Amino acid sequence: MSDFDESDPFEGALSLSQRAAVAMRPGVAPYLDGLNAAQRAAVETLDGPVLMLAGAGTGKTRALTARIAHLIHTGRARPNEILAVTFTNKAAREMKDRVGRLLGGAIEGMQWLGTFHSVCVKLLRRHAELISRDVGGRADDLVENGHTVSLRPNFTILDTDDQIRLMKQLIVAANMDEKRWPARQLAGIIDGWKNRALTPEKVPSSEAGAFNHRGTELYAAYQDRLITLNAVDFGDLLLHMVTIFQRHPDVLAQYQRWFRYILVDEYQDTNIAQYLWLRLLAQGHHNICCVGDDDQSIYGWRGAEVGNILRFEKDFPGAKVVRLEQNYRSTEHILAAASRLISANQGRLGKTLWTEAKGGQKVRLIGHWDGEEEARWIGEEIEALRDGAHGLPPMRLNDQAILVRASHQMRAFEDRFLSIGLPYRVIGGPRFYERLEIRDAMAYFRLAVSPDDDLAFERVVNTPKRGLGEKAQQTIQRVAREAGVGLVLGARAALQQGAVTGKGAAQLRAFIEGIGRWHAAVLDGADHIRLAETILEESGYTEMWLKDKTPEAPGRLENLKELVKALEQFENLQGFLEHVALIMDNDSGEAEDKVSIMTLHGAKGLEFPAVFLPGWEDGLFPSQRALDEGGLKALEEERRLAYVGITRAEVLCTISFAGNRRVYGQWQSQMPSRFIDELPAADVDVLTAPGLYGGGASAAGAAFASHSGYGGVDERAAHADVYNSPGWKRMQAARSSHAPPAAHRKVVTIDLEAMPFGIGDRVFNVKYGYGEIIDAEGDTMVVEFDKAGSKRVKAGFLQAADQAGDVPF
DNA sequence: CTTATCACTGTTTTT
DNA sequence: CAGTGATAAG
Repeated sequence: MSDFDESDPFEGALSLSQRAAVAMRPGVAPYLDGLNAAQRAAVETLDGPVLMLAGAGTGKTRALTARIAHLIHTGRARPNEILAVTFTNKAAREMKDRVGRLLGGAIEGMQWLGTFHSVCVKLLRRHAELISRDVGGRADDLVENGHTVSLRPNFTILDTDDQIRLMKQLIVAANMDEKRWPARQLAGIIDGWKNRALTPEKVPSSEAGAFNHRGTELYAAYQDRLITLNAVDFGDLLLHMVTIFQRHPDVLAQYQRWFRYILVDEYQDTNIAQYLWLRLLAQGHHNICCVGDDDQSIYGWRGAEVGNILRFEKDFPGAKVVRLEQNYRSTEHILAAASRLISANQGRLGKTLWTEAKGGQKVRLIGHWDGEEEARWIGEEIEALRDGAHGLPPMRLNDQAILVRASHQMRAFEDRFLSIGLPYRVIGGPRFYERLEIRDAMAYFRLAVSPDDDLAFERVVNTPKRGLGEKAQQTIQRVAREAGVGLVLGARAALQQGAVTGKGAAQLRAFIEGIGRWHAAVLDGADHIRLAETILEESGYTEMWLKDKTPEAPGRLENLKELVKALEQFENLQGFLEHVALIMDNDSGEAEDKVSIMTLHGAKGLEFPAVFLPGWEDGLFPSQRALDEGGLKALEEERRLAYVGITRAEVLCTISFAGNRRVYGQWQSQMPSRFIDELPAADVDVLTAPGLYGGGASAAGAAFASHSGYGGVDERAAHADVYNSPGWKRMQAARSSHAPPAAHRKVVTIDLEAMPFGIGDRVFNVKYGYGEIIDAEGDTMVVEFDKAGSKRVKAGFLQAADQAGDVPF
């Protein structure tokens, strides 16, 4: 405990009188200026539990930061006695900046303002030893057979890749078929348990059937393995801290005393582990202020519990509930549309947002023939808005965003914008640190910092190719295991024993020597930038990409350069690795003027003057998969997602859908999203020509007959009564019939599934034309097409040849 | 052991 | 359709 710096929570807690003495000058508190009554209440109610229900755009960050400023200003707490947690690094950064601005200076002391994960890492590094492998009560021994039995403070944080690889190994070791029981699935299950703060022994027996009845067993094995490797995964950061707090009341008590005030952002997104963690910490004083909006809870799929926010008053009796309902972001119609939509959800805490910004543009709704046309139209709109259209002042591209449900939707826009030269930026796309070459390079750095990082070793032993295939790697693993040492030492031993031979041997030796050299350099405190370059050079990694002639190679080299450049901001490699493990968001600078393309999830907390919401089609949004898995609950979450989307818009919100879309390469006709029905007609301008509805030749053909010519916004008045059009009504009627909604979309499929095909039948397929069935496996037919040759096709996509005339295409 | 070809599978959403 | 993983050939 000697390395404690001034930020150390145990160090120099001030007495109350001292606290008062450091309080800033009394008198005016500038951070209170301009707050409305509700915000003020949220800021000034310092003691006891507070729940701030903050609707979209109601100035919650403002209130939250003012509250922190107030705590500090009044001397209630020093900056580092305040625990403030957010979900994203971006939110944490913004909060830090704003508090700094409010208090007119740096707030270096706010050590405990960060994401759940980053705060937990800090805590866990201090108490790592309290997490040990279950070795029959001998947890006091830190080393067993050369392997650590407890976590050490310098543990590494695994990325998803490592996690999956590790689990795969365990699955194979358990003699399970890794194809039937994919590691991804196991990872999902384990993640779910961790989100619920369940250690292996706590997993309820009702879930013993998980993963072929081996779930808990594999979970336990995985946890053991992680500790052996001195590693944790993301879920562990919280899980371990909850475990420590539960098992070591003395440790918990220290933090309960230290963190005098707790603030939580986006409380509706907390999972059970986070909830327990918070509750444990707040147990003593109950000075906890949670900010959230149940209507914006969109992370249920990854374990978030809306229940946490709904239950707050029960958890913390006497809680003061403050509602922020005045919206400062959007105009009247946008707000009205969002409010109406979300009112379809049950079990809300309920808020009534209002705004002083009357008038403005209605929410616009437009249908398109297909996804490409949608992208084309939106591209043109964006350009029009840039030049000033619809009576709105010109908007920069930075002021406009396209928010999609699923990231694959982004592609159509990228393609289109690329071809018309419209600058765009994809937010939350493939993240920098998740790229192959970056991860490889990082694995090398990890080895340099800690040569016993076996996962890093595995990742790059044979990258670039060193002639060390599966067999050689297995030998190394075996030798290492037998000797009870890590892979680097195992490899060395294997070489000495002559267990690895051939040309791989020499290269392996060079590789190991390299690791030794690099590690020595790290220990010597060598210049880390130079070292990083040396490593990439000596390992042959750079050369590997130089020799690679695939089109992406130059980009990868570019990324590597960028990586090395990023090192400049850090003292050493360790610090860098630590940073990277937790920074999952990439902030592409806002310097250039570009349209943003991102998912709805990624858009939470952001706002744009103009927002486009494409792809509002049943099955896509709401997502069929979510519905299948989560039923009504999931539908409501999808609806909240829609709510989040609309409320991102300040002055112009445009919703669109396409009648046809390519899914897995197959064309599919789409029904407009049921959420479209839920929008209030009075606040919506329908730009779609009425003829588009019901234009199809059959029920399935609710496929919307196309008209690409109508495209002008000026025509909108003429179509304003589309809600009364026969087509719209027919659509509504179809929707409210008793059949499950999905049935509409899949009429063709369902009809045909009922129709048995036999070998030798003549069939028709939209894409391949006519053919004859020559074989069948379940619902997959092998068809010899007249023109396209032999293909495997799902029966749902086939029709009997004599009925092909009825195909609604 | 590496490389090429082929089949299969999957698509939410992320710290 | 595209990216991945398995299998066969060099």
